[in-house]
Amino acid sequence: MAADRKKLEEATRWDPAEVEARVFAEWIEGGYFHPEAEGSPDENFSVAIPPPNVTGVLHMGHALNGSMQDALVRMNRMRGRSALWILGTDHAGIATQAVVEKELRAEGRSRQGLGREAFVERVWAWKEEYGSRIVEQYKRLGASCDYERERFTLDEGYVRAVHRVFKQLYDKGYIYRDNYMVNWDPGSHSAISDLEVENREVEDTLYSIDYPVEGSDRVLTVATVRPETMLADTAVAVNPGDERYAELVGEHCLLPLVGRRLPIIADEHVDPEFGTGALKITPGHDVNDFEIGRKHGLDELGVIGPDGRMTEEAGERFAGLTAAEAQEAVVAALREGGLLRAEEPYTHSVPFSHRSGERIEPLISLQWFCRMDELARPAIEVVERDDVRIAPSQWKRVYLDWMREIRPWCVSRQLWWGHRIPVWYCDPCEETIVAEQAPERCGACGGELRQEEDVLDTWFSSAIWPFATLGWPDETPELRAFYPTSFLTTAREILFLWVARMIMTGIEFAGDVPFRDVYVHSVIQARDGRRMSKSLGTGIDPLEEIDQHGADALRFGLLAMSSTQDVRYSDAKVQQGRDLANKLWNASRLILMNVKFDQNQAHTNAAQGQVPAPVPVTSEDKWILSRLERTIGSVTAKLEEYDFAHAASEAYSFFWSELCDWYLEIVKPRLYEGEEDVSTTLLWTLERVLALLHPIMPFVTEEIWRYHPANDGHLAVHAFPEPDESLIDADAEADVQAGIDLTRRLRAWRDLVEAPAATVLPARADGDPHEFVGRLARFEFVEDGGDPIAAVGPVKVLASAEVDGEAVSARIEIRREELRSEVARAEGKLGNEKFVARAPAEVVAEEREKLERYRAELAELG
RNA sequence: GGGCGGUUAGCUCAGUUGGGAGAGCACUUCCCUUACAAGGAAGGGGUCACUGGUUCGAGCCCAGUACCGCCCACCA
Repeated sequence: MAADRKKLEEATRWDPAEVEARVFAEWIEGGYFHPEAEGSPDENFSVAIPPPNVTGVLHMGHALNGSMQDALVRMNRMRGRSALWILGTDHAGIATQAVVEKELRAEGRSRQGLGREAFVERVWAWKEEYGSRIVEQYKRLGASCDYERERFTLDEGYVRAVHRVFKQLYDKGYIYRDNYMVNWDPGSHSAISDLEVENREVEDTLYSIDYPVEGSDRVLTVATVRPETMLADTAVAVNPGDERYAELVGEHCLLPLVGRRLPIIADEHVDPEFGTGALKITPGHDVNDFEIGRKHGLDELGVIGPDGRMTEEAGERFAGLTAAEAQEAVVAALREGGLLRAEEPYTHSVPFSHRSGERIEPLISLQWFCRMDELARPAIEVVERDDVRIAPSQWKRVYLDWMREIRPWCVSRQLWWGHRIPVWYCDPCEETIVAEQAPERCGACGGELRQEEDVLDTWFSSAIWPFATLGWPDETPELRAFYPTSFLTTAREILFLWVARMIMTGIEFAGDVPFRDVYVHSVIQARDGRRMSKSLGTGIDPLEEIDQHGADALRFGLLAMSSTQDVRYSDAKVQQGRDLANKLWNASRLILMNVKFDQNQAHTNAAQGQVPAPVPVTSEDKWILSRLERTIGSVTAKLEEYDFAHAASEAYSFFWSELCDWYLEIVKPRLYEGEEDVSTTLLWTLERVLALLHPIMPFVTEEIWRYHPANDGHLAVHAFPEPDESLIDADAEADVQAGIDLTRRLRAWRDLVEAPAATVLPARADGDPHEFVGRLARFEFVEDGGDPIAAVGPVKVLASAEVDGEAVSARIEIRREELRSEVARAEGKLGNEKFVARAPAEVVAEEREKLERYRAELAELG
C-alpha cells in the first residue's frame, strides 16, 4: 500500500469524509471481520449484536452500544484471537407489519384485502428493499461485524431453530394453549406480553354507582373508572371482614341497566378502606376481577370485542359503540335512572401498549403461553453463582428479583408477519399436532390439517439469537468455535425482554449460558435531559454527527460520555473526539515527515511488524516510554472492565498532554537534526499509540498507519500493545516531571510579571535543569550576570530591561501572602494534638514536610 | 405502593480504601513560534442539594429532608 506522501505533507486537517469509506472497504476486502470457525470459545472472542429491527434506523443507542462492542471486538482481534461479531436484524413483527400496512393504506388498500399470503410476500419485498439499511449504517460507524455471516430472524435456518425450540418446549409441557386474560392491544389487534405494556398516569373519572340489593331497600355503591364494563359484571365483592356487609354476603344485587342477578361474594382482595368497600366484579375485562372470578367460579362475560367496540353481548343499546362512547352512554343512562351517586376526578396508572401506544384492553382470549418457572430456575442459579456476571452490580439484583417472580409468557400474536406457530389442528378428530415441519395429514384420522393462524412473539425468536445465529440446531463449526459468546452489552430496557430470555434458552437448548458477561450501559439522553425519541423530536441522528465530525469523533465522544448513570448527549465530547483525530493526524505528520529512518531496516527488524525497540538516550526518552507503557496497561485494564469513559480519557490525556504538549516539544531540535535514536523512539511510540487507540478510533489510526515506515499490513489486524514492564522507569518519570513543573512555574511567573512573550529572560539556576526548561519557558541560563530579582524554585531570575521591577515586587508580595496562609494552615493542623496523635504517620510527616518547604521559600523571599 | 440511581465549576460529567476539589466545553489575557488556530501558553471560576451524626479530618461513611430521573407493581 503505497502511501501518498503529498497528502501527509499538505493536509493540515484531518478529513474523515475522504477516508472512511475507502478504509472500510479495505478492511472488508482483507476479510478481517470474517474469521474461520476454528478453535474453542475460550481461545476465540465472539459477540452477538443485539439485532436491530429491520425497520430501524441507526439511533444513538445503537451507536453507543456498537462503539462499545467494536472497541472490545477490535482489541481482541488485534490480540490475535479469532474474533467474530455476529450481525443481523430482527423481523420485528408488529413494527414491520405496521410499516407495510401503512404503505398499503396510502395505496388505498388493506392487509385484509390482500390476504395473508400476498401480504407476507409484500412484507418480504419490503424487507428486501429496505431491510439492509441499518446494516449499512453500522458500516458507517466502522463496526467490524462479520457482514458475510449476516442473519435474519426469519431466514430459513432460523425458522428451523424456532420450530425446534417451540416443539421441545411443548413436549416438555411448558408451552400450552389457554383461554386466559391477556393484554389486548387494540392498536395492533393482537395480544401482547406483560413486558410490552407500559403504565402511564392518567386522569380519569371515578364513578360511584348504586347497585340495588335484591329484596331490600339497600343499595351497594360500587366505584369504577370504567362504567361501560359493568355490562359484563358477574358479581359484587366485599371484604370478608367488613361488618357493614357481612349479612349481605350470599345475597344478590341487581345489575342496573341489565337486570342480571349478581351474587354478593366475600374476597380478601377487596380493600374495605377504598370507596364504599364494595367492588364490582368484571372477570371478562379486568385483570384482578378475572382472578377473583376464577377463584369463585364466576361467569366470564365479554362485552368488548378485539376491535375495541362493544359486542352484541353488551345489548343492542350499546353494541357497536367504541368503549369510550359506551362509557358516555352508560353514564348517561345511569344518571337518568338516578343511580349515579358521584363522579370525581381520579388519577391512576393505566396500561398502554408499548407497540401501538393505545390503551390496553384486558380481554379473555385463547392464546399460547409458555410457563417460565422451570426455565428460570437454572437461569437464576447461573447469575447467583456469577457464571453470568451482570455489571454494574445493581442490575444483578434487579434481574434476580424479576426472575424469581416470573410469570407465564403469552407468546402468540394475532399478526401475519412472523414465525407462524408450528401447530396444526385436525377439525374432524380435534387432534392438535405440534411439529417442526408441516405434517401432510392428520396422523389419527388422515384428515385435512389447518395451521394455527397466530405467529410467535418476536422476542421468542430473539431469545435464541446467540446460538441460532451460529447454526443451531445443527452442530456447526461456528457453534463449536464461538458459543458461548464472550460478552453482551445492552441497554437496561431489554434486560428482561431479551437478556433474561437468552440466558434461559441458552441453558435449555445450547447447553451453556449464552455469554459470561453482561454489561448494562447508560442511556444517552437528549441535550435537554429528555429521552431521545423520534416522536418527541428529541433524537439526535448519529449519521449526521458522523457526516459532520467523522465516525471516530462520534465513537470517542460516545465512549467518553458513557457512564454508569444516564447522561445527556454532549456535543463537546464529540468535538473532543474530532479534535483528537485532528491532533493525531498532525502529530503523526510531525513525526513521519521528520524522522530519519531506514525503510529497509523497518522490515528486516520488524518482528510482528513492530519498529525496532527504542534506544532511549535521554531522561525524557525514558520518561515518555515509561508513561506510554503505564498508559497502555491502564487503558487496556479500563477497556477490559467496560470502563470506556476512563479508557478514552486516559488515552486522550496521555497522547495530548504528555506526548504532544511535552515530549514532542522537547525533542523537536533532535528530530529536526535527524537524530536516529529519537526517530526510533518516536516511531515506536507512535506505533503503540495508534494500536492502542485503534479500537476506539479505527479510521484515523488506520489511515495514519499507512504512512508509518513499519507498516506491514492493516492496523486492524496489527498486534495490540502489551505493556512492557521493562520500560517503566520511576526515576525518569520523577526527574522529567520536576523539569515540567519548573517550566510551568517559570512560564506562570513570566505571565504574572507581564514579560513580553517572545523575549528570552536571563536567569541563573542552582543545579542543572533540563535543557528543555530554558527553551520552553524562554529563559537563558547564565553563569554570572546581573542581580537576582526573584526566585522561582531553584531558578534565580536576573534583572533585565524586559521585566518591570514593580511588577516583580507585586508578584513577590502575592507569593508571600500565599505562603503565609499555607504556613498558617499547616501550623494549625500540626498544632492539633489529636491530629498528630491519631492520623497515620505518613500523613503527619507529609504535612511537616510541606510546612518546612513553605517556611524555607518564605525565608528566601525575605 | 415498592425498588434503584442522581444532586460537585456557567454547561456536560469524573472523583480509587475518608487526608488540601478534577476533566472537556465555555470564559479572561497573551501568542498566526515551519505538526496542528479544530492550535500553544497562562489564568479566573465550586458553602460538593439541605440538616444532623461518626471522625483528628467527610464530596466520600451513617441517619433524615427536599427536588429530579428510571424500573417494577392487579387496589376498583
